[in-house]
Amino acid sequence: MPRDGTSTRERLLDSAQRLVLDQGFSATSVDQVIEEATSSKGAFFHHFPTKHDLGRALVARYAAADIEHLHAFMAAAEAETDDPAGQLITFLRLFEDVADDLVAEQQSSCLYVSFIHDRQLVGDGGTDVIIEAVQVWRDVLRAKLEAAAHVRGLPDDIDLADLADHVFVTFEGAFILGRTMRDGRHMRAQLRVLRQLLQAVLAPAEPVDAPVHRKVSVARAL
Amino acid sequence: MPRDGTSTRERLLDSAQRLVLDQGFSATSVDQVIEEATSSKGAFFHHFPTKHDLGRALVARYAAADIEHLHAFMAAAEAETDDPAGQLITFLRLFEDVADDLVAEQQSSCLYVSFIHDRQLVGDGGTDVIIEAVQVWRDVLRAKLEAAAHVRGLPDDIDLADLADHVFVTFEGAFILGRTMRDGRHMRAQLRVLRQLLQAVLAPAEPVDAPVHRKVSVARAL
DNA sequence: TTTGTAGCAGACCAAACAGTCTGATACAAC
DNA sequence: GTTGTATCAGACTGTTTGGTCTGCTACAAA
Repeated sequence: MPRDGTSTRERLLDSAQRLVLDQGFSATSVDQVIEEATSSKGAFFHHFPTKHDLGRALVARYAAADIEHLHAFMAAAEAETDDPAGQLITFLRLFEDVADDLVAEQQSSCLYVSFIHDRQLVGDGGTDVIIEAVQVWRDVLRAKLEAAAHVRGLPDDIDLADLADHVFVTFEGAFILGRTMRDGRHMRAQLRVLRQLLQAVLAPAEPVDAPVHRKVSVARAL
Repeated sequence: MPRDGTSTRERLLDSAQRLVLDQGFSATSVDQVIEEATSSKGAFFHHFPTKHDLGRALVARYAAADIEHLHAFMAAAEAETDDPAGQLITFLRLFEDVADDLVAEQQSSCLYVSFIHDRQLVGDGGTDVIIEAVQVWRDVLRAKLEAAAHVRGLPDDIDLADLADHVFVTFEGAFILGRTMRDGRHMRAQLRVLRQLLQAVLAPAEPVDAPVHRKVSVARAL
C-alpha cells in the first residue's frame, strides 16, 4: 500500500464544502477547489472521477454528520428526563445552544439546499441521501411527538408527521433567512420560536379569559 | 418608436424563471434561456446587457409579485373580520388554499433561494430586493401580531419579530421540504401546521388537566 | 420618401470549463 | 534491489460559456 491519500481527499472535500456552501455547486469550479486545497488536477480526479462524484461524496459526508448530530442530541435529551415532551423541548434547546456555532461554521447555509437546487445532482439519485436524512428526522421526531401526545394530549387535528417535519422546515427556513439578512442570530431565534410554539401546544397554560400576558415559564420547566 | 420589444423581454424572463427555478442560476446558460424562449443572442443581450442583469430583473419582478400577493391576501383577511388574530389565521388559510397551485407553478422552489445561494448575484446589491421583501413580510405580520397580542395576550417571552419571521421561514422551509421529497403537498401541510401552532398561542383552550385530545375548532372559528 | 432608431438575428470570439494524459514519486511487498 | 501500485503533478484538449459585432428589418417621425 503506497502513501495514504485520505488526508488529501478530506482536504479536497473540506475546501469543496466551504466553496459550495458559499457559492453553490455549479458556480464552483474544480479549479477553485484545487486551489483552495492547494492540490492538483491529478489529485482531484484521482479521488473523484467526475465533479459529479465530488458532489455525491459531499452530501454523503454531510448527511452522515447531520444524522449523527440528530441522534447525539436526542440521546442527550433522553438522558435528562423521561418525559417525551420534555425531551423534545430539551432537544430543541440543545440545538439553540449550538445555533450560533452551527451557522458560523456553515456560512448560514445548508448543503442540502445547495444540491436540491442544482440540476447537476438532482434527478439521478444524487439526492436520495438527502431524502433518507429527512425521513430519519421525521421518524425520530414523530415517534417522540406521539409519545408526548399520548402523555399530555395534543390538538387532535394536528398531523404529527407534519409537525415533525416542521422542525426540519424551521432549520432550513432559518438558514435561508439568516443568509438573506446576513444575520446569524436568526437561527437561534427561530429555534426559540419553534420551541415556544411547541411548548404552547404540549403544555398549554390556563385559559385566556382576560387579555393578560401569560407566562410559559411553568411549561418551560416541565 | 419601432416595434415593441416588451413581449420578447417578458418571454425571456418567463423562460429564465422556469429554468432558474428548476436548475439554479449558475447552472442555467443564456443559450438555454434563448432556446426555451425561441429567441436569439441579439435579442437577449439587447434587453439584458449581461446575464447578471437578467438575474436582477428576475428577482425584481419576482419580489414585486410576492409583495403584491402578501398585501392582497392581508387585505382579503382584513375584509373578513376586525379581530387581528382572526385576520392572521385567515391570512394563513388563504395561502393554504392556493398552496398547491403555488407549488405547481414554481416547481416547489422559491427564486429567493436560488439567488441567495448563487455567488453570481449575492454580495453586490443583487440581493437587496430580497432583503427588502423579507422586511416587508416581517413588518406587516409583526404589526398584526402586536395587535393580536394586545387583544388576546400572548406568552410574553415570545419575540414578535421572530414570530413574524417564522412565517417566512415556514414558507421557505416548506419549499425545500417539498422539493426534496418531490411532494408538493408539503407546502399546504406546513402552512396548516403553522396556523395550528399560531392558533394554539393566540387562543388557547381550557387547561389540559387530563391527557384528552382537545379540539381547536372553537379557536378556529374566531 | 427619407431617415433614424429600437428590435432582433446569428456568426464569431476569448476565456473558463470539466476532464485526459503522460509521467514522476513514495512506499510496500518480495 | 526490483517491482508494483496508489498517489499525485501539471501540461494539454475539446467543449461550453458569457459576451461582441455586423447587419438586417420594422416602424414612426420629418
